[in-house]
Amino acid sequence: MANIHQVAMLAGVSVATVSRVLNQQETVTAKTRIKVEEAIKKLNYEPNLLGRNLRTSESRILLILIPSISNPFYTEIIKGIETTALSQHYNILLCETDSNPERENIYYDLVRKKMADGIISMDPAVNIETLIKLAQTHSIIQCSEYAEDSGIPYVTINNEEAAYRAVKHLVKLGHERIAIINSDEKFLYARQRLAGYKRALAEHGINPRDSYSLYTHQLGFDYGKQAMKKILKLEEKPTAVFAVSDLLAIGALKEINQSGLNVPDDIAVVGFDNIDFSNMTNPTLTTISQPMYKMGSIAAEMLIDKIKGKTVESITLDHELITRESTSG
Amino acid sequence: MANIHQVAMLAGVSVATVSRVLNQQETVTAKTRIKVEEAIKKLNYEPNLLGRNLRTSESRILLILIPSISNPFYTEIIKGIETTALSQHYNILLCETDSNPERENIYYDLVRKKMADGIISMDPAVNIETLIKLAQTHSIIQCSEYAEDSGIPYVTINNEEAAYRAVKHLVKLGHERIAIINSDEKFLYARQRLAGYKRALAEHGINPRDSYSLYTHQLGFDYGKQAMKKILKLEEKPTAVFAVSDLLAIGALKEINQSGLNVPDDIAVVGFDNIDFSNMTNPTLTTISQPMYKMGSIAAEMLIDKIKGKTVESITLDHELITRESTSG
DNA sequence: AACAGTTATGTAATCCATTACATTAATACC
DNA sequence: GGTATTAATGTAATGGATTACATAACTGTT
Repeated sequence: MANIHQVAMLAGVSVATVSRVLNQQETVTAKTRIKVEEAIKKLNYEPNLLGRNLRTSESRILLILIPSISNPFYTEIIKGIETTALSQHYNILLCETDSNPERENIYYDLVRKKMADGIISMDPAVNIETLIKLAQTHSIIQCSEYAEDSGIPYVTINNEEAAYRAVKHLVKLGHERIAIINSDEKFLYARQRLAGYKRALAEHGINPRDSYSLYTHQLGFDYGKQAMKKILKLEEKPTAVFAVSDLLAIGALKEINQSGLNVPDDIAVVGFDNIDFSNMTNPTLTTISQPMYKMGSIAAEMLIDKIKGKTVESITLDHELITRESTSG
Repeated sequence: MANIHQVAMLAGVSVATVSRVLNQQETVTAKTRIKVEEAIKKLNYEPNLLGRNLRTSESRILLILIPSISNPFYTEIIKGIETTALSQHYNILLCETDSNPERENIYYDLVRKKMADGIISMDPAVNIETLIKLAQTHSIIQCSEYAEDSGIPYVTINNEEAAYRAVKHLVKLGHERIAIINSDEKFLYARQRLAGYKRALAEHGINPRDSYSLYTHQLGFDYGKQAMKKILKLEEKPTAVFAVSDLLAIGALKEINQSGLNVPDDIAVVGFDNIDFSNMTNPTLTTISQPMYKMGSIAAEMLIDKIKGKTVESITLDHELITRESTSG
């Protein structure tokens, strides 16, 4: 495999000139450029990025930390990240952390060791102290889940308000016994969405009952199903359920269906995220739409700006309530 | 940020010795090693991978080409790839090609330019000539979709046999009017699955009807829905549908449900892949289970072996018929 | 103590491209 | 034509590690 020296030799110029041609600098004569380009073609030369990146101290690789690639919520964000990254000549290295600190550390090392230029973290279970420390020396953005006052810029939505709207929608439909399937309260979004849920209830003089607050370990389908199973065992069942993720909601939906009850007639269901599948279920799912693609795209832009040394501000994006069959008759 | 020279200086040794400590070579005295390790700690030194990789001519990055990250079939494979890659100190760079040759080329350049050590391609729409040419100089494995006699090693399942079993299952249940929702016949897997479908019919003396063969552009939900819409307009509707992907099947399911018909009583449905969602639908989906995680894991192993210069053989993995509600009453 | 044989450490080349600075060539102007 | 500018090209240092080969420091033996 040819290197820049051989190209220079064949073209009868110096390596500097070849490099200039490679980097589209304007100070090269047309005829010199042509000579060089011919040599490049003849030798089938491809510049070695390891050499270039070593010299310029960049890798043009962005690290994406997600807890699980199985959740379509994240894959949609990734699409946004990738498209934006690509347009600025960055590539994305995918890291499914499984919320496992060891795995996370392997990936942190990549940025410490200059193999990645920055990180977009979407893992709610991330060890935030480690992340904050790393952020002092490297470029990091949080996406979706974030830590307040950590100094790490983030892009997210207003979770409290979104949950408020979702639950308010149920209240308006006449529901008073509304359960929530939440995830672990150690996560900020879980606390925020719970707050929104409670605010909507309070506003209409409904007292939240403890038995209507369910917590799951993860956001998956099975967890939603299990939670719903518990709910269905209650003496006085709720007439509506708000789940903090579509996967949970779809699990709940399935459990309700299997128990012979009907959605939305017996129990209405609202989800959160608006993943593609929320429109494929039977019945389709009412949910809060997060601008996932945009979130990813903005996160990528923020990160690239940060890498370039600009100061970046955190952003809160709009959400939207999508009304579908699971709440309307 | 410190480099190996500064560490050597502080420890009072040469860079070679530091490098030896870094790479766990046994020829270093205990006391020298300790001196070096202390210097490393004191300076907070992290070896620069760009430097190392330039020297050793490797990047320890594997490229994963998938058509769409939205299809859970691929994300499950990716899990297998990532876990195996990680265990061998490789990282994965994710490339959603959207079956767009331009995008694909951007990523090919990464391996041409030494920023990636090899490629696992899962894109059925890949330009196979380009891939074959690239495979002459670089390590490439195909996963799931492949090209016969291309010389590129692959890991896949027996598509013909799998489709045969799926359709045979329907025949055994008494169905005679069985439609197939296939994807474009330019894909090998589409031709193979069609062949399996036809073989199962032929074996029971059923003549395939043209009106029962539908083709879609992509494997998504909407495409399945559209195809099913056409099927439902037929004079003589089929009593069963075999879709070559779960997403298509779920789309079909939705369309049948919406039309007021019942699955499986009016029309039975069989999918292909066994993605997680196939068990979340209502009714749950009978499908062919592909060993996605294992496929990914093996593909990664094959690729790493190939990178190391070993010769690798193509592998065909087992599949399984998963019977669920969409075919049984 | 002297020498051979090991073992540990050091020196310097190498991987490949970028770029500050030096030099040469080309153009402008009197 | 000769000098002053400007534009094009070249030289060589640089980024940070690895490693073949050279050398120094031991260990063991007589």
